[in-house]
Amino acid sequence: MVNNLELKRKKPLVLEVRDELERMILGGEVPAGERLNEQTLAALMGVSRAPVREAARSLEKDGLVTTVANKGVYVRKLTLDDALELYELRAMVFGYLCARVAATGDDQALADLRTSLSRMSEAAEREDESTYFTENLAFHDKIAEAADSRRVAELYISLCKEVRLMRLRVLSGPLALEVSNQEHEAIVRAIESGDIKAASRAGSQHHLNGKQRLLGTYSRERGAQT
Amino acid sequence: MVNNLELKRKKPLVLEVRDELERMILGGEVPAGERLNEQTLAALMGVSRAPVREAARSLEKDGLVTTVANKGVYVRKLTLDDALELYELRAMVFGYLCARVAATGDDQALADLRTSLSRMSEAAEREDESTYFTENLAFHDKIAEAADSRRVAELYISLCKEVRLMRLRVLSGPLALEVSNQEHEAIVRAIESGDIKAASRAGSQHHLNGKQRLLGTYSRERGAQT
DNA sequence: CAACGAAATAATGTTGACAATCGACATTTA
DNA sequence: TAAATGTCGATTGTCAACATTATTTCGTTG
Repeated sequence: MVNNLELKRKKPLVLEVRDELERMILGGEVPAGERLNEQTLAALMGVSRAPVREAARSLEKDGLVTTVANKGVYVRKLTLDDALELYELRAMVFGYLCARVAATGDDQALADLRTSLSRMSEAAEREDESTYFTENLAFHDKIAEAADSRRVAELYISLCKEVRLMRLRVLSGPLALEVSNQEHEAIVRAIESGDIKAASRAGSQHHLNGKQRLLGTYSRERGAQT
Repeated sequence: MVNNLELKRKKPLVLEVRDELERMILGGEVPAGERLNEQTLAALMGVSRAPVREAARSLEKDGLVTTVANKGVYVRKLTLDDALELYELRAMVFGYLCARVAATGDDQALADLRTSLSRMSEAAEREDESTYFTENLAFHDKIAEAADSRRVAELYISLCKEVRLMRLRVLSGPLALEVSNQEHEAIVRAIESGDIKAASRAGSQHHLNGKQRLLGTYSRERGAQT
């Protein structure tokens, strides 16, 4: 299927290509470790190699691919250790962001977070994992934005994408959604109360719990195999 | 066989350009906010625009420049708030790295850190700020490397470069060097003792103190102006 | 005289062509 | 046979030319 994206290009061409590649990678269309062939992709998208090159460099900025000189760019392959480190780093950064939101105390942002919470709660009740997944991303993005710290927010969003390279559904099953959203609730409560330390802790703990869930998934898989 | 032939110096062209641009920016040859003209730089270095473009994108990855679509790349200009946030983020990340080094307990790495310490101590006594500056960078790089966490180490080194955009010499005066190195000593001691929590605290505190020194510099400048 | 707008200018964005490089396979040689 | 070397194909790296976009200039108009 040739995706010709020259229908209407309001956005810069590089961004179109970038988003398409990101979608392909995070969506699992191209497996981890696979090399991204410049001219193949360029032909596939109906553009020249330069935008593809630049898009690949942009993806490298987010840690989704790694570039090897004179060989090409490869979809990053995460080891379990890599993933665990990412979870810890992300937990720290998210804690920082939550603390900042608690410190600023933007009412509008808090209201938005509340609506996100209720949407996720609905999705959890309906056991609608897909919607929950989307709303979950939006919730975290909102906190990153409300923290009013562009640099750190970018880092956090980047880390979240990076983690998704593992392509693991740690959020599966109705119980997991419920537990996850209770943690979100705790985060928002801490932020509302203006307790900076508590917000930091709640934010960190949320992703650290995710790390434990990841470990649980792995040990279960190992147990099933052996 | 150790092949010290000059042929090995043939680095990829884009890296040459990248390093040169980085040197110009961190060295202050091009002021913050200045636009980097692609063809001017290309002509200056005797290459075409493509490597310059790619080098600029690489610098964006480290936060040294910002790219505006259809306008160009600009040397990043840090506000005081930006810098303070960077200091906090860097403190967190460095704390994490120190904790990891303490957890792994690599003897060789510890020995290297000790030699770094003594070199800095000598430089401090001689009030040789230039040497201290260089050794200080090396010390922090060694910790980043010893933490055996490539992704986080890259982030940390990137953050250090980013901070240097401010072009502030917070490490000036013999007293500052002495104090700074005492903090280094505390970090190494915590790592040696294998106390993870203490190592994390010592590492974080080191950069948080740097943040306070930065604030002191600014208030002093303000006081002098008014 | 101010304000608007269109042409001129200069920069980035994009393209296709060419050169340099790497890995694989074939060939030679001890 | 096995190691070393030479050749070939494929891919990335680099280049100069062209297209598009933003800015500046300058003339026209109310």
